[in-house]
Amino acid sequence: MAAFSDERIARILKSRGLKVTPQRLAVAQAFTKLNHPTAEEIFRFLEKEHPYIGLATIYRTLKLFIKTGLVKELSFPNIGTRYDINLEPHINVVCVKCGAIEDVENEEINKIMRRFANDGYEIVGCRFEVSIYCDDCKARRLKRSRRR
Amino acid sequence: MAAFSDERIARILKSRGLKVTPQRLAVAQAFTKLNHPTAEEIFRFLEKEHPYIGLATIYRTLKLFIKTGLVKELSFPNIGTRYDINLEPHINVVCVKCGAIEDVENEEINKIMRRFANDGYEIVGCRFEVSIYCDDCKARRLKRSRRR
DNA sequence: GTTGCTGCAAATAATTTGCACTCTC
DNA sequence: GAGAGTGCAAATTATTTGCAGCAAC
Repeated sequence: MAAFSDERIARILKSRGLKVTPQRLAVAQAFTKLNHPTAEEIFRFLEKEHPYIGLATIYRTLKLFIKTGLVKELSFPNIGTRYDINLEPHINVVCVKCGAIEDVENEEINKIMRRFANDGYEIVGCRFEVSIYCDDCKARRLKRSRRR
Repeated sequence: MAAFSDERIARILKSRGLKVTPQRLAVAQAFTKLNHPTAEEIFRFLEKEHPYIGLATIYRTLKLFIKTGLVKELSFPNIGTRYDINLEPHINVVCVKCGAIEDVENEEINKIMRRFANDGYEIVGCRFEVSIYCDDCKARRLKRSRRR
């Protein structure tokens, strides 16, 4: 998984005149361990080592990271809002049941983005996603239907 | 724009043992006039001719339509949750400023979906999206920056 | 006639904001 | 030391739910 080093985050924040705080570094570090987490997941993850961080700060920091171009926000029905540090165009394979997300590289996606850029669009971001039932949830569903 | 005839909606609802109500037909009809609307937009649109419909019913009907496979739900940061009647794989070109959404057909997308199907995924849905500033918002932004 | 459907209002969930205090620069 | 950043609690927004009455089949 891609990761944020404290040095990199500090450099980026400073270069924008923003302050480097333990909270901001902690949120960045959370992405090293968590996969497409929700704000709540980051909060619970950081509670252990940084019990002082408030949920509001997590939200504020995430908004800041989005504006700074460090993460991107993915809103979903049912499984909430997730944050992604993979900014390269890629496909999110999302299990609609459990919310597990897997990143898949894809050459077609790159082709599409190149075409849009050539067409003169002012591109701000992109999101490509295929919703599925993951193997685990498929198995669980099968078991449940047998039980009836 | 694709549309829902009363007959088609009635047929689908009946075939699933669901009741055909004026509210459900009205929500379906709203999609004939509105482009990727929010629940609120549908509500305000229907107020004129169907002042009796409650917002809760709009939400319930939309959830029902999603389950029935008539529409799909697209959650966005900033511009809220939109509902789309175009279920074919396509690209949503979304203005991050004003929320205008344009559908674009794309052959690469079809290729991607075929590949996933061949790979044995149990596909539930998909979503492909390029975020941009639309021409109107670009122009407005330019004017504002000149004003400074 | 029986249920499912609806409207309304209240409940819930997710996110944002105001404010006093704290820490980075 | 100044001002940005934070924690907490309250506010806001979007959506869901309980319940009594109404309407589709």
